[in-house]
Amino acid sequence: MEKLTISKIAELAGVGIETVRFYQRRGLLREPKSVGAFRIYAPEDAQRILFIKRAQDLGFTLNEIKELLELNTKSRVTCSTVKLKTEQKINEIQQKIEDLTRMKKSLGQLACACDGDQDQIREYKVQECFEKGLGKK
Amino acid sequence: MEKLTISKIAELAGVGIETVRFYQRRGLLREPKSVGAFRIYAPEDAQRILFIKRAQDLGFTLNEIKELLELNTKSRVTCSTVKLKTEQKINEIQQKIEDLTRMKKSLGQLACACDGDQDQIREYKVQECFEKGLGKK
DNA sequence: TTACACTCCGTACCATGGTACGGAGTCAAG
DNA sequence: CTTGACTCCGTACCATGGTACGGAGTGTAA
Repeated sequence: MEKLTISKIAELAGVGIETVRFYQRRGLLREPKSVGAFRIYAPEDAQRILFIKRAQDLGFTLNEIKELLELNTKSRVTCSTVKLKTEQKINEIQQKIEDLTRMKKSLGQLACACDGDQDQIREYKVQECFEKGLGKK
Repeated sequence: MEKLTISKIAELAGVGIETVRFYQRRGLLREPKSVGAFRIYAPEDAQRILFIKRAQDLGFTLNEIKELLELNTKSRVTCSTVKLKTEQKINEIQQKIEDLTRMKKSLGQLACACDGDQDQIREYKVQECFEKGLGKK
């Protein structure tokens, strides 16, 4: 089996070499076993980077992702701790979903208001539209 | 009626004075009518700032918000342009909602896996859990 | 008129999440 | 044993979204 150098792992994960080094500095990747002076990775490291990227897409910050990953490795963490953290995050996500749903509805109204009178100068006020949809938030 | 200075408008909108100046530099607020050397605002400017904040909460960047606000003021924009931009944004939002929903489901599974064996050392792998939920994305 | 609060502006700084640079070391093939 | 690709590291830089600073001007009230 071939040795995974930093450029190989970066390619596998679809990120830049500098990004791998950056994640390592930030403590998101384990210190790789180095042979001589060079980093050598395991295939799981690519999975880990892909995981980071996915979590990021969903609005987690690198610090939050680090915490999530530490739930995996800190084996003395109890179930109730994991449950608590997880439920906090679920609530945050739920809130975001609700906000986005409201926003989508508002934008939908805006789009509809443009139907019919094609290529007419519109009078609909985007701002008012958003305000209707976003309510008291 | 009282003159709205920068500190008054900032207070009304719940932001700092520096933020008002910053938004103005970024072109998100109109240049206020200045009396002498000082900026004087209208109450609508506070509404505009509140709008910016709400849109930001929903994941719009300042540049995107600027575009949205320009839909209001560029009166020569046609309906079809507004409709197109709006629908693009709706699709983005829908995608985000779906991602977040998947993520929430995954986290829900993680929370459930912790039920029952309170204060036991957990073995559930956060990362695997996420991967199950996030699928091919 | 002087004192004090407020405002002006440019510029610098902060965190986040990278990206780029450049000189030095390493490794493998020829 | 040299060459060339790759890697090392620290450091600097980028965009985004602010926040802070400091010297100078202004506006008002005693």
